[in-house]
Amino acid sequence: MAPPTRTPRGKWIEEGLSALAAGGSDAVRIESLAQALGVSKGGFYWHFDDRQSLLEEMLDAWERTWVDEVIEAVEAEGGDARSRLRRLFALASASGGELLKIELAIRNWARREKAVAERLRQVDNRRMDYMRSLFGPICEDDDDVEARCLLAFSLFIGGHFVSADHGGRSRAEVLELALEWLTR
Amino acid sequence: MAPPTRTPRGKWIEEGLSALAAGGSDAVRIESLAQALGVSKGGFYWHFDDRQSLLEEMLDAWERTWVDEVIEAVEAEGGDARSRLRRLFALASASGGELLKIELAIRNWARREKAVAERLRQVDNRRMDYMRSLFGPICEDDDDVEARCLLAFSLFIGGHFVSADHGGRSRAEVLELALEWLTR
DNA sequence: CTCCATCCATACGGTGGCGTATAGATGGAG
DNA sequence: CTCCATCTATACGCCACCGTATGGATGGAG
Repeated sequence: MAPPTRTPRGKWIEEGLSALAAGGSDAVRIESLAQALGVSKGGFYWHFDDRQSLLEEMLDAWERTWVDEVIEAVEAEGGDARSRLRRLFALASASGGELLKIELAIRNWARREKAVAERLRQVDNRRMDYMRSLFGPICEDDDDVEARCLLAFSLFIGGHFVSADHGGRSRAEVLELALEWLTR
Repeated sequence: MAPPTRTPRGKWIEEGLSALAAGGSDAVRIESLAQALGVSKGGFYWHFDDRQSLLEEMLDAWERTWVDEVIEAVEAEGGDARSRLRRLFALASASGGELLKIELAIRNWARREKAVAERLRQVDNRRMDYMRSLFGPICEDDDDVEARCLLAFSLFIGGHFVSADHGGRSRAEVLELALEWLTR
């Protein structure tokens, strides 16, 4: 059973996420995915009902392999709040930035599609909860926790949408400074 | 001279920015702009060479009426750094969020188009300079200034890409808390 | 070898968008 | 009133993409 499929469901989803990363949700055209896979679109419609189905499954895949895995990876190594945060930042930017690009594309996508927005909200809430657990021990009160969590989250996300220079410093250096300041 | 034009250049640019705000750069389709203006696309190609020209002029318009005007408006009322920052945040979110949406769409656009990225970089640098002048007096050293500027900028931008809840608090309240904390 | 599930190629009709061409409409200058 | 600059409508050819239909390939099960 399960004979060796040529380009199975997963391949289309993978390629779709890649296109999403490169050009946003508007760029996942099923005919160009087919071309990228060296295949005609014939097989696509055997796996999926339509383009919409693919988009939804892409979100499923992202949600499954992203939030949990990253948090687990961060927790696995232990350390104090600051080093975990640093690890969280580093890990999220890994994989040659591919995962990060997907993330940013989804965030932008969510501004237009309600269903995407709802999914993102759930994911963000889980991440925020995790961050609260990191900031909790080093903050004075709940207001403090909430403010710093939002700042950290915004720094991580917004940093990639802000393209200013920093004099002699590199962006990474300033990010480190900001993180230092946040966890003081 | 300058006879009363029916739907002049500016109208197309305006409508273009509106489409940009609503659906991103991919959504500024010149035929739908024409429909929104109650006109056929015939006149468009009298004003502009092609779609690319419109996009460029949209960026021109945005740059002209945005950065300078906001900074001037913030400066006009005076006050200390914190109140100026608060005013900066408030003003940028005004106009029913239209200007903000344009801003976010352009930021996303810049991730794909090099020319847009370069323009945005110049704009962001000017804004950062302005922020440095606000944070300078209340910070200890240059590292401090740079970290807080990036945090503030990221908070402003990133906050709109982060869709988490904050328990009993509203986003505006947490934003206020974060701003308070940044200007301490 | 045969058969069937799985996957692929090709062709098709439809839609929407781009840019061009061409022929108006409209209103102020003279 | 006439003329010209300024705009507009319409029609066209082209291309990219969607989703469908139909007839293969291909390879393991029997």
